[in-house]
Amino acid sequence: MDTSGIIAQLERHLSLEEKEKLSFTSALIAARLKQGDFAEVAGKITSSFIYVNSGCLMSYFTDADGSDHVIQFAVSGWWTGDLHSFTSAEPSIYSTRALTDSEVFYLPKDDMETLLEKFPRLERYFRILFQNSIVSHQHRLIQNLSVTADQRYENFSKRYPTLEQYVPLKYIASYLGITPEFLSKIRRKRSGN
Amino acid sequence: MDTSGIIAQLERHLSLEEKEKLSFTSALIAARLKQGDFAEVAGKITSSFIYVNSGCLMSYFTDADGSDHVIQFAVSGWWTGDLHSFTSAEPSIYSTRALTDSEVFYLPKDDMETLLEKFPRLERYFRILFQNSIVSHQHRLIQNLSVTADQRYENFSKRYPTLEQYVPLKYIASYLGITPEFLSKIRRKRSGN
DNA sequence: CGTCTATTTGAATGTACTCAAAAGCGGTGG
DNA sequence: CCACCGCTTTTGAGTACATTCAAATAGACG
Repeated sequence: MDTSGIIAQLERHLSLEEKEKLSFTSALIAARLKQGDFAEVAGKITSSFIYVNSGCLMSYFTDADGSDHVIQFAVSGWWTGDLHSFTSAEPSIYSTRALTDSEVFYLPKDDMETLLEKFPRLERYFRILFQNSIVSHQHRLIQNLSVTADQRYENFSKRYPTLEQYVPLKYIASYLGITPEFLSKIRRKRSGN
Repeated sequence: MDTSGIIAQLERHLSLEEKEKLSFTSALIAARLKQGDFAEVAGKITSSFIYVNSGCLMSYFTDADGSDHVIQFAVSGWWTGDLHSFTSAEPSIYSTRALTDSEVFYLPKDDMETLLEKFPRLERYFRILFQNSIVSHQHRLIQNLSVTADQRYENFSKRYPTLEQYVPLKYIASYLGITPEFLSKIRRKRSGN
């Protein structure tokens, strides 16, 4: 599978020598997922960080009542996976599955650690990646704390206009922290006026 | 001001040479804050990342209606500051102020970048710091999405038992995403039964 | 002691949820 | 090509969790 995308991604924040590129790409495990396939399953320990090369995945967790809650949509160029399980080696509380046919690269934890020890400069890439991720998480937190579901949906539509085309509404509702029924009512108001 | 705490913090994830320690600590700007003092003010560009050496700060943002929303409490050993403003050099939407008399170190952005270029191994510390921070953010997100205010308060009390001793309840309410009035009612139920 | 802010209380209200059912939509097989 | 199946989305009525507003009480600080 083509690794040029992920290397280009790395080089947005870092210039790499051939040796580093080679070490990096040779650690990756390519996989093709069909719509609905699991990239990782809740209950198991997350042993890899996951890069989305094409397509779209979502991570969600299932609460005590059996309701799913979408943590993240990950499209082409994004990383995903349960960092808590990855870090602590405790069983994951998230599942990650493909919303469309997708290509992903798994970066196994052991290989990632070896890479980072061998090429400390690679730390920079993940530092920046995580730094940006915190900004996104805080943005979402603020949205949930300070605006109504109505506005959150509007903001979501503007921010990720393409997602709505292939993500079922019930998952968008979950991401926004509301029920599918209520999202439906919001949409009715919005279009029907 | 004593830099042994922050160095010990760094060395939990990384072994440092004297030269690195010295460069790091000499970039820090120490400050003592009194209760209520601002460490950073919304509207200005965040030019430093902030380490809490002692005491407790909180970051919050003020929405269009004038309501405050607590993003984070930062106690001794934590970093805080608006990473979005820090990264993008856009005006901050957060203010950060001292909840108790506190000692902080400012790490100016320029110095941080110079440090990271000079000593790429330092990237590792911030990579791990941010990685853990994402886990916390996701945990909080999940809490907000899946449990009632009642349970969120109980979980918060267990997780941060000391904070309640000196953080006004209205800020805890804000952090939990509820009104002070409602938190009061939760507390009445809990104690009075 | 007085002032200022934080917390508590209560009543009325609103936003979003639950439950149940109907309608829409896409795929599959006869 | 139509009929059927499973899943998603929509609708509506009743309900619950949490908010708003107003006022009383409690605490902290000079």
